[in-house]
Amino acid sequence: MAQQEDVFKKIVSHAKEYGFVFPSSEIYDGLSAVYDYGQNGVELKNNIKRYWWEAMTLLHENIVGIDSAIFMHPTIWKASGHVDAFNDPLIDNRDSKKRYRADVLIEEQIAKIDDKIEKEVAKAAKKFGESFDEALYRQTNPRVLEHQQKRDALHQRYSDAMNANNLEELRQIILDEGIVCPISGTKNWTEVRQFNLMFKTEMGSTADGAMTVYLRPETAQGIFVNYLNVQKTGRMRIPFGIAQIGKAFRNEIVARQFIFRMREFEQMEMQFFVRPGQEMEWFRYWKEWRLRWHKALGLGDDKYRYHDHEKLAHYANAATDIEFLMPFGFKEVEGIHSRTNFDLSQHEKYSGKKIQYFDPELNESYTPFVIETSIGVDRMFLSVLCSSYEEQKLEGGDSRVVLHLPAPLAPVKCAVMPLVKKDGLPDKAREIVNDLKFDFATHYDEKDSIGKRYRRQDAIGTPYCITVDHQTLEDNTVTLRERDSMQQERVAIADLHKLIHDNVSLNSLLRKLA
RNA sequence: GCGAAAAUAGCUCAGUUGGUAGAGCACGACCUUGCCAAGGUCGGGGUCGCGGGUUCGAGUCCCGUUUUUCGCUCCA
Repeated sequence: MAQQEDVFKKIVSHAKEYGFVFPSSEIYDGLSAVYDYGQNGVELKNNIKRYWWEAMTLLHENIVGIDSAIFMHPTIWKASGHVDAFNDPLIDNRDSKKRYRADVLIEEQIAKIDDKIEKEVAKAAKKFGESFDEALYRQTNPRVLEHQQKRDALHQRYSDAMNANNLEELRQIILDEGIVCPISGTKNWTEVRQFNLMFKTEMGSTADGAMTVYLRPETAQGIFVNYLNVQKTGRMRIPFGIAQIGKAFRNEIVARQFIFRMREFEQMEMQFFVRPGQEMEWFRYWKEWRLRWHKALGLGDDKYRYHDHEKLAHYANAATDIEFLMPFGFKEVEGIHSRTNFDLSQHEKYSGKKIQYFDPELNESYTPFVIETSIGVDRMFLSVLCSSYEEQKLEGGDSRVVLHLPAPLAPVKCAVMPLVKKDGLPDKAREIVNDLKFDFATHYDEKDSIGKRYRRQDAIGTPYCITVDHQTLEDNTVTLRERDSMQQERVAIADLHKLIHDNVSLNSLLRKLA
């Protein structure tokens, strides 16, 4: 594990050194958990997005895309549950240094009292030969009554505090109840603090006319609130999907592990609208199809696994993650959720607009159910980077760092280099670049020895190097070097385009999914 | 956010008990070689994370702060 974390550090350094990922605002000491993509990173990232977009929208005729705004009406976040769910009151124990949710601590205390009541009632039931419910109904045991009163009072006090968002009161309850930290066993608690995971800002320039708006914490809601627009103007028939790629923002308490958890991140989400009752069937379909999309990249089938959720979010009735083996363990890259009709129903309720679909086959209207596939672009980027990185020992004691990027994702597809910087070889090489550059991201490099130039291209994952030598001037052939095998073959300049295209185009990847 | 550790050139690091910065690699120019990095010459680049304090004098000691890494929590 320590070794793997070592590798991870090297990958982070490599990402910076070769222009993939830079810490944000670095010359001002950086900004925590925010990163910028560099000249090679942006290309890799764009290629990942294009692979997803085309796989979803081109290969499925019933999926269309949108690009919704980051700002949305604030009520959307009430309807979606984010205003409530993303507001956790947290408290720390000073001795164990552990952090807890204050509401959970109190709820556990209430559950403990319930346990006591249950035990007393069960005892009474046994004694009088009654059923449990009968004994509970009679409430003869004064101890049971006492516990019940205590529980009800506590529950009332807790609810009031939560509704009033009274953090001091929550802390007081914890102190009054004598709740101790399960680890340290002490009552040495800090203040209760609220952590709002949504970024807030104001819309409208004058103070009195300003409205509090949020930076979206997920892109999904932009799809839900456009459901009617797309369904009607696109004449979409269920089942159909809406895809979107875009930035989302979460004010994470702890954001770490490089680009794995950032405060500003990018999602690729698709919401698939289905007939109620058919959601499990489609859930299974997307669960399987999305994994195929990942595996087609060839990063290694054994690096993926499903993780089914036992504890479900408030909106879901089934959920699974696709996890990828990062240097720091299996981590979630994509989530597939069956969101029921929760979101659309909520928006019906809060907006007062009817969001329904008339199904001509059933001759009836209903609120569609939704299967969501949601993948983090940055996590995808990280998984591609980590699994591609290799420090390779070569014959003769040499070594090289090579990124075995899937060729269609590589930032640079080919590099053209004159073997020497004289005898007209640079001119010939330029000629080739000027032809290839219309179709491929092409580099030209004439500095340093040829071997050094190969290594530079290996380090950014360029699949092909084309070398112009003296023979080129005689017969218009060049050597084509393949990144992973380092093998070279002599090919005609006229054949270059096809040879490269066959291996670096996105098509070659998409066809695996057909 | 809480605790621990770290911060010196683009990178990896030296810097003796406090005496006003150095190496290798990388980078640029020129020469040389010419199919798998690390030949020669010359050159650019650092107010030692930032701000205070102690001192005649701070990269070095003290305090604060920022960022990063590792644990706790959450998630795409």
